[in-house]
Amino acid sequence: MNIVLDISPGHLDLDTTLRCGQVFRWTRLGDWWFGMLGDVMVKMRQEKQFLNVKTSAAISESKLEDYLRLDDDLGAIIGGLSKDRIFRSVANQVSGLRLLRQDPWECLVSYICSRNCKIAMISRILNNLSQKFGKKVVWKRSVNYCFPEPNALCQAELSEIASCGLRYGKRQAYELKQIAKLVCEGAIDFEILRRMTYSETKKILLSFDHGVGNKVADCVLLFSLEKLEAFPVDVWVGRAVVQLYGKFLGSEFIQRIDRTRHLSARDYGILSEFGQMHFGRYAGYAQEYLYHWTRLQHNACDQ
DNA sequence: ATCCAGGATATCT
DNA sequence: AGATATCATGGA
Repeated sequence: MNIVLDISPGHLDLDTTLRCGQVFRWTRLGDWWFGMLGDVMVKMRQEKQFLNVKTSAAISESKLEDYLRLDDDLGAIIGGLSKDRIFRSVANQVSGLRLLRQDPWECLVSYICSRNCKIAMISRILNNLSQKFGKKVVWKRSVNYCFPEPNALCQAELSEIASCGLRYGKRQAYELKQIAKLVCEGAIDFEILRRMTYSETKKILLSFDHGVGNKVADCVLLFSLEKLEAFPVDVWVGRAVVQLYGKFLGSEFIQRIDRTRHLSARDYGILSEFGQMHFGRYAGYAQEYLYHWTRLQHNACDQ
């Protein structure tokens, strides 16, 4: 199947959007990006304001627009955030980065696996999990794997899950299995979570108690549960906020952050709430721009 | 060899 | 509450 989407000029940079580290299972081969949307293999490439998409099976155009969040008016969102002149200089160096509307189950698993890992390693883990537990899809000369269904992880042995290269071995495999079980039992219903407020949903995510802390919860909220006011803070975002907005945070805070390797719960809260207060309902977009910008500064995007 | 990466959690004081 | 130890991969 063949689809061509007409994007407003400057409102999509596909390379940046797929490579910036919000999502982990797209790979670029030649001019084309390959990935999976559900059980459909998708390849796409951008030619200026046109997005050329080919799929292994029928897929609705609206599904694609939904995934790319084309309902977000990027110009208006970034324009609004750029009333802050510090952010404006960041946005001038990162154009066409869009948040994606990810599948919540895949997003939750992805970020549980992400802790203390580099992006390349997260991709490797998720591809291993998919290859081992996901459905194989063959399309012309390409082979890819669906993301594992919750049921597949429910039934798996811990050692099998851990063998996919998880950073924390069987302990993390256990976390994934427990989360999968909650989804299978219906104790986690993403459609309900999607409709609740940020703080209600976050409280529930944190109550799972299986590898979901502040950072993982905020990523899932932002990238898959429609909470654009979420402001996840990792090492990079922490650095960016301290560097650019340190004057708002106080010198004793800056000194404390400087000395510690990992963010304490308290300092996570201070940074994340600063982001939410300062940037408002599109704080999540601001966060992603800051994240990508500071990684560009440090030449970390190709790692 | 040492350091670091989209951290969470149990166990101290 | 807040600091600390543990979990234990793989690339630079």
